[in-house]
Amino acid sequence: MSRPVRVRFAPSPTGPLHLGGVRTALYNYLFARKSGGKFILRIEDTDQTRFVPGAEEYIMESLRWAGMDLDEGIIEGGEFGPYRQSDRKHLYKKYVDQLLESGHAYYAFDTPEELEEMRERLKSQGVPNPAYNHVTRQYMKNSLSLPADEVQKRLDEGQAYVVRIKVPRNEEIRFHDIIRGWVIFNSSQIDDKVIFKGDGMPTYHMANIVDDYLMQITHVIRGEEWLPSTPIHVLLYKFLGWEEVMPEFAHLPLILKPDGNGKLSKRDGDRLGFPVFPLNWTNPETGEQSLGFRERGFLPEAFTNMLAFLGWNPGGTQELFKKDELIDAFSLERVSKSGAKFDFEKAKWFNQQYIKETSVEDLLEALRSDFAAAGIEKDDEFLKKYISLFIDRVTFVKEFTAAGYYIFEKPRAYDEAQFNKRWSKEGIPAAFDEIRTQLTSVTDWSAVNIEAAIKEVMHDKGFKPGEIMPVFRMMISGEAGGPPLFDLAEMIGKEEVLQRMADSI
RNA sequence: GGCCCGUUCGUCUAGGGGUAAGGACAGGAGAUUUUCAUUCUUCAAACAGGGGUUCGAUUCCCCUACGGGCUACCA
Repeated sequence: MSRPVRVRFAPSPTGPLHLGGVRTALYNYLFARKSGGKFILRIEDTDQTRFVPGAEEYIMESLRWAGMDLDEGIIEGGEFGPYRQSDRKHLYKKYVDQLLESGHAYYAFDTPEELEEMRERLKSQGVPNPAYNHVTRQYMKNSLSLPADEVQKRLDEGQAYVVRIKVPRNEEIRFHDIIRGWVIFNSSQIDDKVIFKGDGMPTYHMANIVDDYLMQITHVIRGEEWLPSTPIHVLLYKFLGWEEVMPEFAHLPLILKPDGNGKLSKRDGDRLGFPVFPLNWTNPETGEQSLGFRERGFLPEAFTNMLAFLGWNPGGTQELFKKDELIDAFSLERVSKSGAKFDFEKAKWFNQQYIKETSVEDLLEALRSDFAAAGIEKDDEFLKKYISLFIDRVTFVKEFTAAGYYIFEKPRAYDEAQFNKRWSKEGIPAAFDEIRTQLTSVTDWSAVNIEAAIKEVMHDKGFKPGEIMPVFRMMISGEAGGPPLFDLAEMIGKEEVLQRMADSI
């Protein structure tokens, strides 16, 4: 039985998307496009207490920026909507009731205090893992332990309740994971999870299964943190009679801290100085700002290429993959099982590679606002030449304007020590006097003519390039390194070059 | 603690019963360049440990160690 592929990215709008979340979305997207299926965004906001304003928009904007176009979603619509779980609230009760009627779920009236007390008591008795399960449920207040009329009375009185799944005792639950193979759990280790909360909302487990069923999802591609709750989901599919359309599972490895142990977190980014979110994010409560990959200067294609390779590899030695190539090469079977430590240096390398492959025209368009912000007003030809001079020297787009700032304004600093050391050499000041007069008489101010003028003096006076050029470079740019000198001089302009030479003596 | 998942150079990884264990990032050296960057050449760098199975294990199995995840009326 083969159904058309439908996958979903199902984040909770509790804050900005982190790297792992974006990668989960990316693998879903790649898989959908590769198999000609649909890529769906479903917002899982069943926990109303964790709602964060702006998070939903942030998620969608992130996907858009990274080039993951949606087939169905809260903006795009689709025939399986609505795509926000809070808007689907009315859909879930029916299935909860079905479970209740078939005896696979039950009402539980225990208060948080009673639950806490149970756990504490068990713990003090040496029970390693206190849980609401097939043994403890006998002693708690629920429709399995209470007489039927008592249960009815509580319900009629409108007493608060939750619905729990009745997990069978000592049953082997096995499921196939595309990445990990067969995974086996024993039901005795699983507790009677709440599937329907006191506030009338389903929990993740219930909503997720119902929606995946209703939306005809064929593959569940999600983070490894969901692996332990998958047996609950398998049980739910079985109890609801949906086994034959249960999706296939693929649990992705986690993205880890570059140093030390554990999952990559926002703290690591702050501490080590790199973004962990795709876009800038401002915490609406604290006003705290977080840097995004976009704002850090990453090209979306470089970002997705880098991210795709964090935990996946097509097998060859090629690492630079355009979006279409990524789609073509992608397969879940080649996703690795172990977590990957995030390496910002490698991420930078990817970006640099993509900058080098971007045309000067495209770069110019991307940089227009940067140039404007820096107060740089030059014609396109000039700007394109500038970009081509620095394209091999930057790793981020936003570094362009600062990289050669001295072309547009006077150098802000000189390396005096370096300069004086070279300047003090016998005959150098005299040579530069000559160079200045030569340069003054250059009428057609072009790189080749500047070069000819300087080289003439250099040869006449018997100096080597290494004695003249660095001095000239420092005079006009203030720096010891940079793009080809004569092109630089041409761009800075005759008058300004002569002025800077005079100033620096 | 319990359950589940994992473990190849510092990092991301390829490979797979017999290999010189390959590539990339980062690092070292060199070439090119006035310089920086780029580019090129080159060096160093790994199968967690112990048992099996086998003629032969890095590869298959088991154990240990280590790492990670989960263990809520959160997702």
